[in-house]
Amino acid sequence: MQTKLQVKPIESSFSLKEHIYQVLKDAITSMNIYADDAELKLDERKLSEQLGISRTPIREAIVRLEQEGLVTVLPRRGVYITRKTKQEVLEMITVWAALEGMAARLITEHAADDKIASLRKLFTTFENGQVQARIDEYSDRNIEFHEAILTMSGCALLKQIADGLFVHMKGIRARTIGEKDRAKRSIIDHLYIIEALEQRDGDLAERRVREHTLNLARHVAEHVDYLD
Amino acid sequence: MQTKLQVKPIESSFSLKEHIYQVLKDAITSMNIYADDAELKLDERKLSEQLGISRTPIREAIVRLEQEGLVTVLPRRGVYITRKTKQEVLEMITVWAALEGMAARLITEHAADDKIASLRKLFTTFENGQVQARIDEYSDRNIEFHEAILTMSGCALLKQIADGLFVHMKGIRARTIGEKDRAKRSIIDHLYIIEALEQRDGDLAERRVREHTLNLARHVAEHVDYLD
DNA sequence: ATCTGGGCTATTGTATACCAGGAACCTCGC
DNA sequence: GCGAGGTTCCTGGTATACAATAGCCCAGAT
Repeated sequence: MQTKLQVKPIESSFSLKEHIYQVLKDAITSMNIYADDAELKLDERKLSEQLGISRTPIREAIVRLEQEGLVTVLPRRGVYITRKTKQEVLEMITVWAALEGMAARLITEHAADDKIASLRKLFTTFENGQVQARIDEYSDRNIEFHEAILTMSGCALLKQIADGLFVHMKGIRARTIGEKDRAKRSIIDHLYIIEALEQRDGDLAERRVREHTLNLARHVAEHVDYLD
Repeated sequence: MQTKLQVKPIESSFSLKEHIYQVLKDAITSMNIYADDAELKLDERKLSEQLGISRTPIREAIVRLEQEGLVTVLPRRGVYITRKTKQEVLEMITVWAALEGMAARLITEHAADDKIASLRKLFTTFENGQVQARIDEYSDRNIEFHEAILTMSGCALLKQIADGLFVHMKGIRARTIGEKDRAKRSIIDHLYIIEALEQRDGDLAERRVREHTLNLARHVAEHVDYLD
């Protein structure tokens, strides 16, 4: 039994502006903003009433979201969730390819063997071609894989910037993974990437990562049509 | 004489928060924040008095600066200009190398011949080894060169992110350019990069750009000692 | 019926007042 | 002299009031 008075689970750092920023960001990134009936307008006053707080912290959150490119503020007109154009999505994927390619190169130079080996474990349960059947689980592993590449690079900034791009692509990525035989091809690519890392071949690892990511770009360019 | 009434060049978009954001950003990036006697503290109230406006737009500007990593807000303690650690600077250069390398690759795939040729003009006046004598002018050309690479890639996002990194490195870059024979080596590297672009060799161009930038990283790692 | 002008409304931009937390300092007791 | 504890002040956080402007609607003239 507790003898001390443990009041707060000490959720300090409970600052309104931070909280609201997260809430809005989650709400925006998890909704399908490309649906025709999507509600893209944010109303400061309505939000302040719903959340029971004043406009000030909401405005600060909106400023941050605007800086990240998630919303656009039209002076005296309103705040709107920004739809990305296909061109912008393709550019994000291109930058992603550059970042993750560099991450792979860094891994071949610095990472420990056992860390690289651990990447294989992510896909051991899919060896028997059960990819399509468990597409959701594979999608999670897929994300984990790419996050692991960026983290193992040892360059926090690489991961930070890539994460900043990822929030814009969550919805799009979730749609494309199930199309065609992309999942099966994807898993093969991943194994080839791991091989290159194990061989400590920086050029090869970078190229394979880059091509794997640029394949996504090509797929989006050709098959995604709900973007402007 | 004009027969139409041409009134204002309409220089609207004069919003305080935007203006102040630029003013603060310029002030921060142009000062030497690594000097021992540097004044790193920002005071909202003092700024509002000096600028003759209220705290609100200043706070919004500060939120944006915080998001960019230029300042750090310590609740109830103050707003401070963030000094970058050497590790962080090295990471920024690493990311830069990835971005500009990808930009070079894209140029070999898409750019027009005459655009690539125009890069040579930047350095024609330094052919006779007058680099060291006109180091300031060379420094400008240097920046122009790298900006041109990013712009010519046709990927606006590459340039946008690189610019975001550059604001943190303005001061550091200005110091390193004059050291040792870096300027002379730099101009040679640039000419080799242009050659690779002209040959439309994506792999080679990317590698040369990457190595050129990572050389800066090595230089900073070894010779810059005013960073933490 | 259409065009024009003003004013009404909606929405963000800005200013100001108050709140709360933390750090420095000051006092008081030892 | 020195430290514990309280007090005060400085600073950002939040709330709210007011200003400014873009868009819309309607009345009145043509």
